[in-house]
Amino acid sequence: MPSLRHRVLQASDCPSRLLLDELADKWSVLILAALNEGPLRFNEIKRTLEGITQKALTQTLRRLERNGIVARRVVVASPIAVEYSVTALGKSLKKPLKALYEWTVVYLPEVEEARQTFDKKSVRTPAE
Amino acid sequence: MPSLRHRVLQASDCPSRLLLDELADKWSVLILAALNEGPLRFNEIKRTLEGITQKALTQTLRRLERNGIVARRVVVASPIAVEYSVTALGKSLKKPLKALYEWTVVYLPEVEEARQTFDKKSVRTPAE
DNA sequence: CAGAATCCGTATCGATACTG
DNA sequence: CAGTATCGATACGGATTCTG
Repeated sequence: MPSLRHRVLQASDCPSRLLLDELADKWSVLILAALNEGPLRFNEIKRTLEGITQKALTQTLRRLERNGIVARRVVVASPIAVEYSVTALGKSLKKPLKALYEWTVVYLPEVEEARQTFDKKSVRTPAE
Repeated sequence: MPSLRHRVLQASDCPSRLLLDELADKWSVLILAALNEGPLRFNEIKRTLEGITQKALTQTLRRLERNGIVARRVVVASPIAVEYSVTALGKSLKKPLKALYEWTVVYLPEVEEARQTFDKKSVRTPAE
């Protein structure tokens, strides 16, 4: 009889786990931060993030939209304008995401110390 | 003059962001959950997670160890045994990680509803 | 048992070109 | 402006083999 601990989390097809993967990725957090203070248009987000490609931005926005985290609103004009904003659901995500981010800020010094200790143990020929 | 909002988060080379990426990935969360109730040996973790490959497990454990999240202890015996445990630093990470996970559990129904709405809008030829 | 090393297919990504 | 489509590089994951 297998000892089962944390059965829910274990399953790699656990819906919550899969959702976590879709929201905790690199750009999602940044986009949410950018939209935090108010709606932005596509290229405004792109300029704000500086480093994201148009492709990655489109993909991430689509995924966030699909999950109900951001809303997409087309402003009919010429040229066309598309405005993105954080939904109520998206706003509820802000607190836990922020908590996690703040952990990294607080504990980064400890982590960096651990890294130095670890890297020193890795023997390495100094000169090539 | 560029409007700068969230300057810290924006930079893709922000150390905290980079750390977040290393900790919020698929297997790290699962491994931490597995080690939550006590130390486990390499193959015990592997069996608990069921689905992870030896390569991925090794890589993830190394990264967690390097960041000071888990500790690796070699038990000299024959055959050799290696025990992994969560460090104090790693335990401090538990709360924010759990908060995030619980968000997904609570709001998953809303997310799934949003997905259905979104997917319905995607026009698609029914029969190929 | 706990890995290291290797091979290989694929998913992902950036850059580029094109469109309503 | 806000995308879509395409292509080549490459990073990544899985399966396999080997070892102290």
